[in-house]
Amino acid sequence: MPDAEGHPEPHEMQLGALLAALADPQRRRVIAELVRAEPLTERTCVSFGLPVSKASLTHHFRVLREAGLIRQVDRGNSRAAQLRRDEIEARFPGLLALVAAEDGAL
Amino acid sequence: MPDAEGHPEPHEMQLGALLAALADPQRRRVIAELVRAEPLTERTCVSFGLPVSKASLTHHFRVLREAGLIRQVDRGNSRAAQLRRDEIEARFPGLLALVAAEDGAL
DNA sequence: ACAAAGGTAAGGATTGAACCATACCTTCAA
DNA sequence: TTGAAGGTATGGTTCAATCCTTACCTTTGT
Repeated sequence: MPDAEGHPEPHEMQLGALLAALADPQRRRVIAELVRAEPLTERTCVSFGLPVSKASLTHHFRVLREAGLIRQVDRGNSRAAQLRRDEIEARFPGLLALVAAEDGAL
Repeated sequence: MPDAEGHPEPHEMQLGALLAALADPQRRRVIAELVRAEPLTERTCVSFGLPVSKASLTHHFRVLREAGLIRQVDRGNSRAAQLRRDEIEARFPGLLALVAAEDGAL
């Protein structure tokens, strides 16, 4: 079962949920940036500069979190988003590479 | 530009469209069967036995076709669906393997 | 104590996906 | 030519995603 924040265990990750999460260009852009960044990079939601309201930000990051793509950890003042790189790569090898390889024409 | 039947050229294939097409479990099932089949296998829409009406079948196969996953060729009496395996693999390596590797719990 | 920053929740509008039933077209076979 | 099979188009419904505005909570810094 997913934990209280909605993070699924690796074996609970569903390919359909991952693909649905990555079908959205803005969410894909977030993941692409994290894949290209340093392995343990932590970013806040707003730091990606998506052209949507705060409420929509929450929605998009929840989709990413519940699909298992990112982990959101409490940092007191804010919540840091971190790519679950190794867990995803172990379960769905090559998926992140596809997103990272997409040209910047998002 | 896509041809008259809506088949995109390989360089026109959009990762977002492919992911959106594969986010649906029934469409993913079609692709998974084609990936596991012989390389040049041709199947009709109805041969997959999806539990939907004929109208919905047309819809699903159009999504697959316009994303670039399958090629539908006129066979007079019917239209044969064929996986565009090599073209997809060249442009998005590993994508088909992810779908094929999904366990049969669709 | 207070305001600002980061984030969430609730309410509501809009859009598109998915679905079905029905009707129609084309081709093959009887 | 008549019927069946495979597909498509049309019309209409239902449901979920996306988006916004507004309001609220928590933590940090003053």
